[in-house]
Amino acid sequence: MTSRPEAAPRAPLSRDRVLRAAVAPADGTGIEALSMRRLAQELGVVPMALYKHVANKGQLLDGMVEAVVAGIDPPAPGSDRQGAVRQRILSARAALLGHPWAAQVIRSRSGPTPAVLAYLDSVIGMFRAGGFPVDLTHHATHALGGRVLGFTQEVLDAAPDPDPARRPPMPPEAVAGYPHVAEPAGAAAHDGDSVVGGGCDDQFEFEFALDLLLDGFERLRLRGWTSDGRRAGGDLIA
Amino acid sequence: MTSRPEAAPRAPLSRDRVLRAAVAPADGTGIEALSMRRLAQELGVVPMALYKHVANKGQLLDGMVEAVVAGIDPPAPGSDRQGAVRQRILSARAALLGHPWAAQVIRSRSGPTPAVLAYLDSVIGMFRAGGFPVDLTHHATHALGGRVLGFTQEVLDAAPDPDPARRPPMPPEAVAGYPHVAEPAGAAAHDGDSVVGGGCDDQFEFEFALDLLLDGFERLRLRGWTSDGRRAGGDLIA
DNA sequence: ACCTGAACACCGTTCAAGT
DNA sequence: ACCTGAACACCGTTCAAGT
Repeated sequence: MTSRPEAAPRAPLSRDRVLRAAVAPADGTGIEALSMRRLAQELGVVPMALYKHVANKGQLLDGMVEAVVAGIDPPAPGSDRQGAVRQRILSARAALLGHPWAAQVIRSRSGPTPAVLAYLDSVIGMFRAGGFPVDLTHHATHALGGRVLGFTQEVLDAAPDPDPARRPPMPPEAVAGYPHVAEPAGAAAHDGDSVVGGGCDDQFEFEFALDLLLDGFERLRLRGWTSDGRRAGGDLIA
Repeated sequence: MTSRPEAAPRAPLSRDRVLRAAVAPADGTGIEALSMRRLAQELGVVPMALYKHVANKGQLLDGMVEAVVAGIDPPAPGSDRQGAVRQRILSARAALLGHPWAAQVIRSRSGPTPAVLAYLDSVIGMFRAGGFPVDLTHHATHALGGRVLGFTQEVLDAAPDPDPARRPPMPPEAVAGYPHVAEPAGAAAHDGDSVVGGGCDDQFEFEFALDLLLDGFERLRLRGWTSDGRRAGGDLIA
């Protein structure tokens, strides 16, 4: 027996290896069980060693999100515009379904990661390319809310999380390079006191989505819709 | 100078006083800054004293949620059915707007508190009373998602949170006394492998809301809608 | 120059000891 | 019987000391 205790193969510990080692237990036991110390132990390493590859726990979480978001399919080339958006959003949902922590982490971080921004920009671009004006596209994106990223947060579901909520206005330079995200900043800046993000009237966005949904429900009710026919939109309504 | 250091008036410390003392700093500095120890210190009390009034931190959070949800207005008596639902949901939003942590805490706890369940039951009941069949009401409630409780979680907002995500099926006796919540358990239980809650096909609910929204966007686009006209639903569409 | 152990300032909660 | 200090098993991160 040598002097090293029961040394594991000791791979050189890259940032990628750290991230992969973090995602696995988060999927299994949940993020709240993920700590720097535990992660280090799992890698057979002293906690401080992690700080060579991630600046702090926040950057670790960001890196984990990037890894998951990278799994969203690119836009399908040939389909119709609305179908393409639909397909993309369902792909995002599929990518996040195996990582229940991802949605919460995305919301918990103070700003979106580059991959998240790029994905958002791309979805918004699909609306624009489909002939949607800036104004409507902007409200539509807000109306989709969490759905754009592929998750719903139902109240009766058990999803975890603690934290405070500050809303720092989106710094304009953070959005450079994402033209579709930046576009409505000038075009659709409303007034009013409940302004968040880059100058959106959050109350208006809320009511926009609420009214669209309530209106859709009422239309379905009048037509005697039941879920046996499945799909709520499209051919059923148009 | 007496021997007691600078003793504050020393009120007898009830559960209510604990909850009120917890809500205030959560509104101000965020929940992540709220700890049992800090809360105790703020009350001029040893940490253990809190455990006489709340079993643990989880029950403290639940109690804080109950306090906030209690601020939602009761249903308005005379208005039309759709307007009443709309008004109620906007009241819930207003009640939660000053407590940015509430939405996250509600989602983070493993089950809804009685006040949350009662509110949900009441909103569902408003749909039923308005002539909506069980099936459509069920999907509508899911489609409203977080909106039912008055908050949206926009991706670009900075809302915080950590935690894992287990989805324990809704225990049937937990829903006794909330007839409208319990109703679809038998009526609208779908099949499929992505079943959550009390047997809902989460994928179907997701696509239901997604299609309603995409369809609404398309309809607005075809009519050349702009946000100058404000309200997206109602008279504009019907 | 590189790495890391010990330390700091925290947690939620238990539990035995003190009055 | 009541209350509570100390303690336990954790955190994320700093920092000085070791090689």
